[in-house]
Amino acid sequence: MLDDRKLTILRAIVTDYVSMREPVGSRALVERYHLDVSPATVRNDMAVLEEEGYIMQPHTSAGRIPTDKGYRLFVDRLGAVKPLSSAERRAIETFMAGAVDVDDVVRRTVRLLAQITQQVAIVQYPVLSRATLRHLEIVSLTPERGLLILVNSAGKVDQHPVDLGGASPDDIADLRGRLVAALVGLGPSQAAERAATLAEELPDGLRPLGAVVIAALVEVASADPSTRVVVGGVPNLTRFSDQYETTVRPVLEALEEQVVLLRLLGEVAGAGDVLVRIGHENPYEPLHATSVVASGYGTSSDIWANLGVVGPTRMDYPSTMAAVRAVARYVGRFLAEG
Amino acid sequence: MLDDRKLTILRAIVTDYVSMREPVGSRALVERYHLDVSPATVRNDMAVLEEEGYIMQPHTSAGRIPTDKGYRLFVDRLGAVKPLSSAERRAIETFMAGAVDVDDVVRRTVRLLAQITQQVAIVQYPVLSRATLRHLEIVSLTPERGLLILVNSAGKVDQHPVDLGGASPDDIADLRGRLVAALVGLGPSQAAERAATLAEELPDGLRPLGAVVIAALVEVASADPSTRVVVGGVPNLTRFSDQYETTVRPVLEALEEQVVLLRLLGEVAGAGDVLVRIGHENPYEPLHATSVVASGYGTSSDIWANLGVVGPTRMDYPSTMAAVRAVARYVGRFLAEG
DNA sequence: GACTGGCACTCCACCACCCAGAGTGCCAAT
DNA sequence: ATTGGCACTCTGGGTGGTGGAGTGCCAGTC
Repeated sequence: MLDDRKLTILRAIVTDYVSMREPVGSRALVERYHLDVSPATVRNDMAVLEEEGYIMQPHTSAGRIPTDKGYRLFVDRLGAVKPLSSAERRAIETFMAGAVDVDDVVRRTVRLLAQITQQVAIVQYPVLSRATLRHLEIVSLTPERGLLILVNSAGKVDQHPVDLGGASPDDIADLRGRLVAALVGLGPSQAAERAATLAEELPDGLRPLGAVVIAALVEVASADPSTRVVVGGVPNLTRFSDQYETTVRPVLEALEEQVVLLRLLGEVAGAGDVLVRIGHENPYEPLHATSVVASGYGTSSDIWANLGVVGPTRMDYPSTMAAVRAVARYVGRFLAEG
Repeated sequence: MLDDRKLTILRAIVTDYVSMREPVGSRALVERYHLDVSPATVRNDMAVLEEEGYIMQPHTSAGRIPTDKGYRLFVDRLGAVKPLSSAERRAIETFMAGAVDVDDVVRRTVRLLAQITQQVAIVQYPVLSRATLRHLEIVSLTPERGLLILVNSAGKVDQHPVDLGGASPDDIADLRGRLVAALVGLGPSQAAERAATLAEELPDGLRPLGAVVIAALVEVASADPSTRVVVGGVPNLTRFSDQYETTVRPVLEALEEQVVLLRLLGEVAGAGDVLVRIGHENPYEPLHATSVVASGYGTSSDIWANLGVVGPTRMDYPSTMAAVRAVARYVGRFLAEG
């Protein structure tokens, strides 16, 4: 159905349209891409490509632009992977060097990704599924108000306010001791489970306090950190001010909705696999004129989350995909080394 | 120089231009604002106002629009304070109810402010200057890597990674004991000071470890939390897509620069005082077509930071100022109650 | 049968032009 | 001081014409 030349033509159309930002006609095509055929031949092929739904004309006497289906074919079969420039490699190194904690890593990653791709970047907080509880503390601020503090083996510190109800320091210390003995070394879900049973084993005197603290603990332990998402590079949207209604506005709106962002990144297969969602393939309707390039990051299933970028469907897929993949790999390794 | 009628006319021009978004002419003015004079009279007055630099014409034969100087006079002397609607009052209550910690308060505040004003909102993290150190912990994750954790009386938890260098648990506990004894109850600056002297009093065996931990401690204690800033309501920029180059793009760019944001909010006089910076009054040149409405928030000098909104100079100052003030007060009280 | 040159056709982008309408400034009259 | 009248200016929208880019189709060639 689609012979080599037609594919070459489609590739040229995508490439040209992405860089020139204008519908591309048959003459320009043969000139700029050294096709050794006449414009008429190209026109015939374009007619077929259009019939098959890979390209379209904005209006009768204009050149062609790729459809979502055209981009899809390009991404799947035609895009040569563009290796990162050495400047980009260096950027990755410099950006990440000296990150102190997970927050910092995420912040730097999002800036990095935005800078390299010149798009809007989105990074999900990593899930530390293999991390275990390392330390547990109950700090009283006033006789009434206290703070439950949990530290896991990956160095993540969680906190949750608790109502101490005027409990005595001894009781608090007692409860803490029991919790530490029972829970340290457990993963989040086991810890939550074990804590629940522990609540019933407490002596009567500790019951009310225990209930409050354990409720807080369960809440913290079962909160999924990957529901947190950080965004950067929003000013890059400026480059698409010609597509205000179709790109800028919808992206801005999507960015304030954590849920939408998570759905956009979601369902990434595995680390190294870059997922591309083009136009209508997006699960979120207002973004049907934009594409998402995302990837999982992490190491050996220990740390896991997604990151990616959003931009107009008319984007440089090979470069963007290469950048997303490179950053995902680097961050994964970086987190693994601690 | 400017009699009552001229001021009334200026007020009418500002009001009308803000709501209609179009230059306003003499006829429309007398009709819509029941001025009991003829358009010709209004024209004469407008000529004076223009001469004085309060209004201008985009071109001959267009109506007048206010200049920055005109808005300034309006804000200083003409704007009647618009009380919040009951819906807005309720919004404030509902939004803030159930905030669990400082992070949460800040997040909710920024959303609230963005929602009420329909502008881009900026909230600085509160400085807890009177807060004292309540708890200090050194948690070891691996023999090499550890975490210094500080909790202050306001319930803020700080963390900083430390290089344990394989120190023994006993040494760590010993060091911790000394630090707790010396520092708990002190404010951040005192704690940093005291810790520095303590470093020199340590027995030789604890010296290396002590140096590392105290360095981390000083860094955390002297970090100014108010340098952190949270932004919300970015999609509201969508309402000004007609002023893409002058408003949308510069604001987007400013939003990614923490430093710029801090300068924008900076120099607020005191709680309750709402600061308005109009157009060229802004210290950041690209935002010379936008205005900033900001206020300090906090209580009795204990908690202190700024919040505000950014929007086009053509904004509803009375409402915006009322909203910013109300939110600042409410959040201040809310934080005070804990 | 695949490719090509030629040709008629279509449609957009651009320009010039005109005109109504809104708004002004000025002036003489009240 | 205020006003009605008037001549003037400028914008914005609508109209019509034109050049050019690009197409589809067809008959001819290799």
